[in-house]
Amino acid sequence: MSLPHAILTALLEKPSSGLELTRRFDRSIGYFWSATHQQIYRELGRLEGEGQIRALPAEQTARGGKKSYEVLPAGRAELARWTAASQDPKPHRDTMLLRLRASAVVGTEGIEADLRRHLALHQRQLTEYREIEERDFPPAGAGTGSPQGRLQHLVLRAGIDLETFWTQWLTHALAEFAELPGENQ
Amino acid sequence: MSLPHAILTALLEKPSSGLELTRRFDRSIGYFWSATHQQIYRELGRLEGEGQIRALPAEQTARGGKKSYEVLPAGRAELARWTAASQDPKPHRDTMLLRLRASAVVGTEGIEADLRRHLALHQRQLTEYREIEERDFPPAGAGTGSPQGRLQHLVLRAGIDLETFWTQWLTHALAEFAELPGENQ
DNA sequence: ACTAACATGTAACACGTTACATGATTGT
DNA sequence: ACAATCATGTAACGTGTTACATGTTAGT
Repeated sequence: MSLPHAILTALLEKPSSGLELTRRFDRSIGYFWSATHQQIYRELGRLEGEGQIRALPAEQTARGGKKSYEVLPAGRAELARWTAASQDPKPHRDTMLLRLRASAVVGTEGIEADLRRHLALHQRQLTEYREIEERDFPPAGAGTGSPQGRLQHLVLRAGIDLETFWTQWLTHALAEFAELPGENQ
Repeated sequence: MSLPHAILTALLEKPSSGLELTRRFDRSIGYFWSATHQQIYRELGRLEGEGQIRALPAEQTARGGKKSYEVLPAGRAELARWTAASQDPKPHRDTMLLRLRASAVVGTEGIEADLRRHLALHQRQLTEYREIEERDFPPAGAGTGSPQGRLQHLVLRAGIDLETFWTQWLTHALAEFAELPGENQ
C-alpha cells in the first residue's frame, strides 16, 4: 500500500507524465521505492479514478502524446494522513543472506564469485550516493539549510550508510571465505 | 522465487511439519526471509508435487495430525544450483524513508512519534540478536569453529550490523527533528 | 517511406496478505 | 462435554513481474 503514496509524493514535488515518473523511479525515488512503468500506469489510472490526481489540460502538456498529472487536494490529504499514521516496519528480505545460509548446508561452491560481484555493485552505488551528496548538500555549518533540504539529506544519509554497511559486510564475508578450508561439503 | 529455497534450506537443516516450519520462519530464518503459514503450506504442496520433497511416513511422524517433510535429492540439487547462480540484488524498499520524503512536502506532523517507536523496535531486535550471538557464538580465537558455524555467524553479523545502523540513523533523525523549527509546511 | 526510439498501455501470471474453514488434541 | 488451542488447509484479493501490443515522434 505504498506505491500510490510514492507517486503522490513524486507528483507533488513536480507534476509529471507516466514516463517521467518512470524515469524518476529509476533514480531518486527508486533508491528506496522501485516501480516499473506498468505499475505506475496502473496506479495513475486508479488515482485519477479516485479523484486524488488529475491530468493537466493538453495545452500545458509538452509535445503530442504526453499526459501530465497533478495532485488534487484529496490526494494531498491522503498522503498527509498516510505519512503521519503509525506503521510497523516490514521484516527485511535478503536473498544473499538466504543463499549464504543455504550454502552452509549444500556447499559454498560458486557463491564467492557472486559475493565479489555484489561488492562491486554496492561500491558503485555508494560512489553515486556520495557524488549526489557533494553536489546537492555541500558541507556547511551543522544545522544549516531549509527543513526540506535537511529531510532530504537525512534520507540520502540512510542510503549512504546502508551501502557502506553492505560493502563492509561483503568485504568481511570474502575475508572469511579466504580462510575457509578448500571445499567444505 | 526464493521462498521454495528458503523452505528447502530449513528442511535440510531439520525435517519438519508445516507448523514447525512456520515457527522457524518466525525466528531464525524469518529474520531475513519471512513467510506466513499459508504461503508455507502452499509451497510445501508444490514442492511435493515436483518431487523435491516428500512427506515422511506416518510412523516417523510425531503425534496424530502432523505431517513432516524431508528433502529429496532433486530438491537438494535445485537448492545447490540456485545458491551458486548469479543473482542481482533487489532494490531495497523502505516505507519510513518514503514517509520522510513525503513529510518534506506535506509536513512532518505526526511522523516523529513513529520514528521513536521504530527506534525502540530496532533496539529490541538488536538486543535479541546480541543475545543469540553470545549464546551461539561465544568469543574465541578469530578463525575458530566449523565452516558451517562461521557462515551462520556471518549471517547473524549482518543482522546485528543492520539493526545497529537503523538505531543510529533513527537517533540521528530524531536529533534533526529536535532542531527543526516548530511546524514547517 | 523506413527505422529506431519513445510513450502509453493490456494481459497473464507469480507472489504475498487477509480472512475464513475444518478437524484433531488437550485441559477442565 | 465443552472450550481452547493446535494444525492444516481454502478462497479472495492486492501487489509486483514479465511479455506483449499499439500508436507517436525523430532521424535518415
